[in-house]
Order: sequence, then structure tokens, then C-alpha cells
Amino acid sequence: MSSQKILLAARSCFARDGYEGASLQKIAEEVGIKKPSIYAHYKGKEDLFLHVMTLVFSTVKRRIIDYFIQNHQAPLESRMKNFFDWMLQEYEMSDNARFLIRSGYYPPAGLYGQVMDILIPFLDGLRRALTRLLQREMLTGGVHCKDPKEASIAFLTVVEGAVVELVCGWPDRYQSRAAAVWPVYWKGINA
Amino acid sequence: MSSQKILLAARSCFARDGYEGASLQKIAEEVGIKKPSIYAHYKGKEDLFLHVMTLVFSTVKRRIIDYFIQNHQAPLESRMKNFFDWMLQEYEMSDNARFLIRSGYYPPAGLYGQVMDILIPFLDGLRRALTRLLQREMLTGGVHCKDPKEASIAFLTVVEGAVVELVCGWPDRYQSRAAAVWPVYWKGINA
DNA sequence: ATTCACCTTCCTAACGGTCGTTAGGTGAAA
DNA sequence: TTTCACCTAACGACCGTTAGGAAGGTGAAT
Repeated sequence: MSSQKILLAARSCFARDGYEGASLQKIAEEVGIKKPSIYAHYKGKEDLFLHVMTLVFSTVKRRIIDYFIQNHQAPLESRMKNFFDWMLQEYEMSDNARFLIRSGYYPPAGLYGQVMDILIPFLDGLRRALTRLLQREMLTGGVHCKDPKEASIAFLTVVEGAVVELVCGWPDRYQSRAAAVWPVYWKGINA
Repeated sequence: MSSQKILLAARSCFARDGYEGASLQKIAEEVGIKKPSIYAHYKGKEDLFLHVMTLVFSTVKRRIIDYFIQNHQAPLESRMKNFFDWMLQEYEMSDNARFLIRSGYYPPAGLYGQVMDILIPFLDGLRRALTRLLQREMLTGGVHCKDPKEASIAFLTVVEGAVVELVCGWPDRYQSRAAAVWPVYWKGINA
């Protein structure tokens, strides 16, 4: 199916060059077809971008949930600590994370509303899932914090604060930030 | 002087639309001149961008240092805590912070090296200044942390983690992140 | 004091190129 | 025979950039 190949090539280009920087020409080349052939599968650049976006968001959500489920036997502390390494891998290995962050931070001007309508529920869902996880772990003694909701917001904040170094293309600076901020965070939420 | 007006208009456009998204047409309109007149003052779009960049970086560095000097009589805790509010103001009031963050996260493809040659010393200088501040405060009991360098990296991380919400245009979410992450950070660095 | 050359600043016009997009046709599959 | 994926050709719009010239000011030479 070639509309799938277009979708993946577009994801790669949008992730690398951004919406304005990416061109249908380049996407078509990567697939091995001519530019106007894209219009047999998508209504235009905006339509293609929105299809990529829904694919990416559902994929990333699934992968994050899978990470926490797959390691459910490990103690919460190491699960959260290792999340930084997992995120690094995720960002460097696939276009999903790069696309999501770039389009989330700086969406194409004309699609601001439509991007945010997907991004906000995504982030809020992530935050709620993390809050529930912390609440569950409080019962079994995996963590001792007085406000799991605030702790989950803080966790997303420190993770994203480290991720911005990945955005600039410095995995070593990312790891240095992760190493510095993790002990502070863990000590900070455990009263 | 009209090359100054071009510089400021360019800063505003680059901050709002990014390098690829901004056009000399729009910049010229904002100044009130025709597009080719820009070439009487700058060699081209890249040259103009680099001039804006050096202006912005020196301005922002100066303003951050001024913030910490002006409030030097206040306890460190409130100086760092209030930095979040100061940053919010700074981001919303002027184009400087918006330009810096956008160009730092996603610099124009052809200028990656030149942007990073300015950005990296800027961030490292900031980190070193913060480390020295923490070291000084440790002597007077303003803070009790065992590793001021790690604490300063962690502070920049949590600040940037909150700032990414400003990038998306949500000051309320920024404040919620700041409110959640600050107590965690402060408790976390004070052993 | 006048002339002249020169420089800056802005203009109009136009360049070549790339962008997203559309029209219209071809060939194979259903 | 209709439908679908793909093509070539070309559209209009916009991009950054250049050429060439019209004003105005400056400073030195006549």
C-alpha cells in the first residue's frame, strides 16, 4: 500500500524539516513517485500532515503505556528513572517522538487549533495516567508523596526540560540533564 | 536609523513565524519600506537573521544577570522561585525570549553551526553563573545542597520544562507546571 | 559659491527558482 | 467499462535576490 509509504516518508520529512521546511517534492522522491501522485491519496499538504499527526499520537501513546506495563514488576523508582533512557532511545530511533515534539511546540500556523485539539487531550491523558500510577504505588509503598497530581505534573516538566536538549541534537547534554534532575526530583517528591 | 527598525521587525517576524516561515516581504511591510530596500542594510536573509541573533543573545544575557543583581538582597529561595514569574513576563512582553527559544530549539538548517556557536557558550555561561551563585549562598546558609553544579543544571532543566508550555502559548499551563515543580525542586536540592 | 563626484537609501522591475496545486491523459486491474 | 494509481505538463503564487535608476546629502575641488 503506497499511501502508507507516503505517510511514513511524510512523517520523516516533517520531523526533520518541520511543516514549512518539508516539501511534497522531497516526500515524493523518498517514496519513489512523482509529486502530483500524492494527491491520489491525500487532499493536500495539510491533509497529509493531519494524517501523520493522528498516526503519531496514537502510536506514541501506545508505546508509553506499553513501557510502563512491560516493566510493571520493577520498582517505580527505577521505572521512572529508566524512563529517561527509554525516551532517549525513542527519540533517536524513530521519527515519532521527533515529529510529535516539533509539531507540538511549533505547529503550522494554519493548523494551530486542530493540532492543539489532539495535543491537549494527549498530554492530559498522560498526566492522569501517571497520577493514577503514583496513587497505586503509594498504597504499596513504592513512593511517598503527599500530592500525586502535582508530582506527575512535575515529572512531565523535568522530562520535557531534559528533552529540549534532544531537540537541539545533543544526547550527551540530555543525559547530563537527566542525571542531574532525577535525584532532585525523586528526593523532592518523597517527603 | 532604519536598519534598526528592520532589525526589530525581523526579530518580531522570526520569533512569531520561525526562519522559514518569516518572509522579507512581511518584514519590509512592518517597517514601511519595500522588500529590496532591506538589501541596502543587510546582505540577505541569513545575514539579517544572524544580526538579530547576536542582538537577542546579548540582550537576554544582560537581562537575566540584571534580574539576579537587582534582587540580590532577597533570599535565594524567593529569587529562584520568582524567576518563573519573571520568565513568564519576559516571554510575553518582548520578542527576545520567543526568538531565542525558537531559534535555539529549531535553528534554520543552513545556520545550525553558527547558531550553536553562540547558543552553547550562552547556556554554559548561564549554568556557571548559577553555580557560582549557589556556591556563594551555601556559605551564608541561603541553600543547603551538596552539589551546586548538579543543582544548577537541574534548575535550568525544570525552568525549560515549564517554558515549553509557553512555547505552545499556554501561560496558565506554564504557571501550573511552575507551581508543581518548584517545591519539588527546592525540597530536592536541600538535603 | 558652484560644481562635481560619491555615497547612502530607497524605489520599480524583473530574475530564476520552488512551492502547493490542478488538468488531463495513460495503462492496468476489477 | 469503470475505477484507481500514476504520469507529464503546467498553473499562479510566492520566495530570496539582483539590476538599474531616482532622490538626497556630503565633502572636496574649482
